[in-house]
Amino acid sequence: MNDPGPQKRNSNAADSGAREALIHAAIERIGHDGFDAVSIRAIADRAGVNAALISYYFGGKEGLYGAAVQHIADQIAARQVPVVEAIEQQLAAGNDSREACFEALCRVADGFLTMLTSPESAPWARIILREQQDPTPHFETLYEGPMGRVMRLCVLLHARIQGREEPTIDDRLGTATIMAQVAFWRSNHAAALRLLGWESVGPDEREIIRDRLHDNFARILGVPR
Amino acid sequence: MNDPGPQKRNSNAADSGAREALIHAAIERIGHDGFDAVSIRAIADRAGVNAALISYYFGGKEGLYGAAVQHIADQIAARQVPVVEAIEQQLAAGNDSREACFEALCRVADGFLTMLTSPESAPWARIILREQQDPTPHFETLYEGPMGRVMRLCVLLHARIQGREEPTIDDRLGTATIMAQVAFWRSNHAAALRLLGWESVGPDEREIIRDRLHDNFARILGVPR
DNA sequence: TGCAATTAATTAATCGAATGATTAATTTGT
DNA sequence: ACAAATTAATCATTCGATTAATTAATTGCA
Repeated sequence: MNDPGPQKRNSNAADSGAREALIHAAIERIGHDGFDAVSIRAIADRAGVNAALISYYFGGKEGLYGAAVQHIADQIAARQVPVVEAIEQQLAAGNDSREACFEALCRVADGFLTMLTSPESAPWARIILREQQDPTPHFETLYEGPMGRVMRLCVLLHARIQGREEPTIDDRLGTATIMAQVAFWRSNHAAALRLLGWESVGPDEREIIRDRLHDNFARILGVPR
Repeated sequence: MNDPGPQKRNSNAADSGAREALIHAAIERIGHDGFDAVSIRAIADRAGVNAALISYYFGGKEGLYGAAVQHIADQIAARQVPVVEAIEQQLAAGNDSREACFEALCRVADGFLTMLTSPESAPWARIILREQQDPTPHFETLYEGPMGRVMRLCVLLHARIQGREEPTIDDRLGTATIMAQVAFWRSNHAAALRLLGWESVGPDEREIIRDRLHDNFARILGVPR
């Protein structure tokens, strides 16, 4: 937890050292097979380094997983925080009409849908959803980080759309049913593909989903289109 | 796959032999920790039998998992098939008005929500959702069994509600967004609890969710309430 | 019915392989 | 030269599976 680790010889951040390689390899392999199903040797092989470096840098397999989760949280934050802050400023500027809030909510949902279905971030999504279904102590890293902030913003937008100043339990419930329709395409991926008769969810399918979700959201929230 | 296994000495079905105990223990432990995270010794201890019986009865850990999945599929079928057949007969009898089909769709969704959130079937749900996110060959057992049948019925009901005779891609998409709002409470369990500020999803919370889902479904499908 | 013979069910002991972790030695960069 | 980074070798454990031995139930036959 508070292990500073060995001092970096090369403090160049853009450097692709063994540490970064291990984190990326861990995200890929753990995201694909799960924490318990992957050995540290498999991760080290993917990273192209010796397995002993996992203990050297992270104190063990657990520590590497924690660092991987932290890296995911940082990446999500780097992408979502600008969107979140833009919407927060928009609200602070008084631009909080039903239409504006609905459009903002759709923007957030689109970002999540893209993340959950794009191949590049698929390993992140797998790890996040595993943590949500069976939380480890690292769940806090994700939820108290970017996820929670995005969720709170969605609840706030939901309240504004419903004409409320302060969110109620109904707003949290509505937000859940909205985000549920986004998360479904990852958490129930195999069943979703079967149901739609798709091979995979590519850009074309993502657009079809997005259109339908926006339509659903408008109907649920009673926003005229 | 085609292993008949040793002949049962006691063919009494209600008997609680080692075989049944192992299947139940496997569902509990694998549902809780995942296939790779659980050892055959842990499963055998829970079942109160020797670990060697797993190979004796099922040919190994894989075989035990397959039997567990099959047992889950059977249990689901035993509960859902009556509901499905009742609705199919209702449709065959010409009772296929918008209101009747909507009510039937809600009934199916209620059954799924109860299964996904009730403690007794929680291990089933965990295994099912793991299979959907990371399918093994046993996914077929679940989807080509009761799950697929329920899903096809939901798509058909969706089509009827929309006034169509034959389901379109739009009906399948709509069914997905509807079932998504049910599955969410299990697949994103931890995040859902955080979002709602709940400790767990008990009967009271389930009723709150159900009311909201019915409301959403009616709005999405354009059914007056 | 009695009672060995036979088969099924269950167990303890053990196997080789793989696991996560550690150690000591070696390479690399400053 | 020194310290950080990296490696090969090895550690004790645990894994899934197998084996041989033991117990329990069923059958065949008198």
